[in-house]
Amino acid sequence: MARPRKFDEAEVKTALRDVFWKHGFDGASYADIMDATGLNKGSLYASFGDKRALYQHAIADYARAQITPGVAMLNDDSLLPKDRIAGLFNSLVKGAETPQGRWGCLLCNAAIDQAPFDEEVEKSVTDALSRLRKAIRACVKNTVAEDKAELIWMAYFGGHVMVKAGYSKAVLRAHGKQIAALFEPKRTGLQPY
Amino acid sequence: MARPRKFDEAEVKTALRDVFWKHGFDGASYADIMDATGLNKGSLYASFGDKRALYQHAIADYARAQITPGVAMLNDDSLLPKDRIAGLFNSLVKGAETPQGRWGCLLCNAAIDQAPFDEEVEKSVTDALSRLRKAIRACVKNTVAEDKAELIWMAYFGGHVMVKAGYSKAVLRAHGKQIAALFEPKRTGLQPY
DNA sequence: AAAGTACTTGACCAATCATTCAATAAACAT
DNA sequence: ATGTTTATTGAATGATTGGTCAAGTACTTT
Repeated sequence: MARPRKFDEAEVKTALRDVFWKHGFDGASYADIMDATGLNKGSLYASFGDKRALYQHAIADYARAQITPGVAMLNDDSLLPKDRIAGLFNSLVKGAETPQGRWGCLLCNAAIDQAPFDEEVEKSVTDALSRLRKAIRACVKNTVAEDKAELIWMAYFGGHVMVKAGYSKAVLRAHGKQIAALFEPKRTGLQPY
Repeated sequence: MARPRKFDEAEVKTALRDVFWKHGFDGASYADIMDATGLNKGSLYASFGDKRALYQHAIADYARAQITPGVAMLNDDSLLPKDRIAGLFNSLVKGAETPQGRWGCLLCNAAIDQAPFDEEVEKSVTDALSRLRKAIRACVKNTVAEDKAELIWMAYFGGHVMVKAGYSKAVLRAHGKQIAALFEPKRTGLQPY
């Protein structure tokens, strides 16, 4: 044995997640990363690898902390499907009120500015997004909204775009209400098509 | 009068739009910009201002070339509302087949990597997004989908995220079908909620 | 033709970027 | 204690960043 690490690995990964979540890959400099993690460049390289590797750790931590709980909620059959879906969108609105308010969704952010240029990022992102997609499909299965799973999925990530664009919580809430209405009986007296 | 400009302003703006569309703000270096426009740094600064100003020109050109036609189609009352909405999503799938396939939507991209840090970008982006939102609301008004306008709007931009994430056209087409189904009579025999 | 004006060019700048590495420090095994 | 191993540090690296500017060029007006 030899000298042990001075830092807590989980804490550092969380710090990495936050700094990339907030600033994006290009936007996060080593100055930011060192500040956020409390680690020196050399330690970061020795422990985790180069900047792209740090980014992958950030994505993994985001999936662990944000996507996995979301999937669990969508699978929680002690709740009505419509309430699980509503919970997903409530978490979006709630997130907009936290200090991370304008950070959006790290997976969306990564999809947009890194996935087209980095196959490994693309894989990590689509894997995590697809887990949520699958959970939504399973959740709405056999409900009146079962043919709208894709729509709900897309709208969820569209909502994250709107958060980053700066739309108010009021707009997001209106959005959530329309999602909830997918489970309600159809209104009559209006023309189809 | 004095020496006239050697370049065509519209062409340069289109080139600016494309280079920022493809690479993002941080991702586009002056080397890329000079290459795309054929202009020298000095000329760019003299004619348009600094990099942020170039980016604003790019956003404006994108809105002119992509959003305005989309809004016009949504307002075209020679088509059924459902077909106008379908057209919007078809353009998304079609876009994924062009050379700009993985470029996504410049407004989404700007929303995610610049809007939170630049008020002027935020304003340009929300203005353009809101024009589309308003057009969608007007389009579905008095149809059976009128209470789903927000949803359609969010899903449209969510779709652009999926394009960037690398999802196939097949997934996007499934998405478009579910949008179209919003205008169909509701299926029976499934449980609400 | 001469003068004036605006555009274009490419060298130049300081700052910042991600990355490397030799030196130092700290822990365990003997 | 001593030696071995690993973690940490901070200075140095070369490349690249966005931005500036004086010099040269091309056009119009007189």
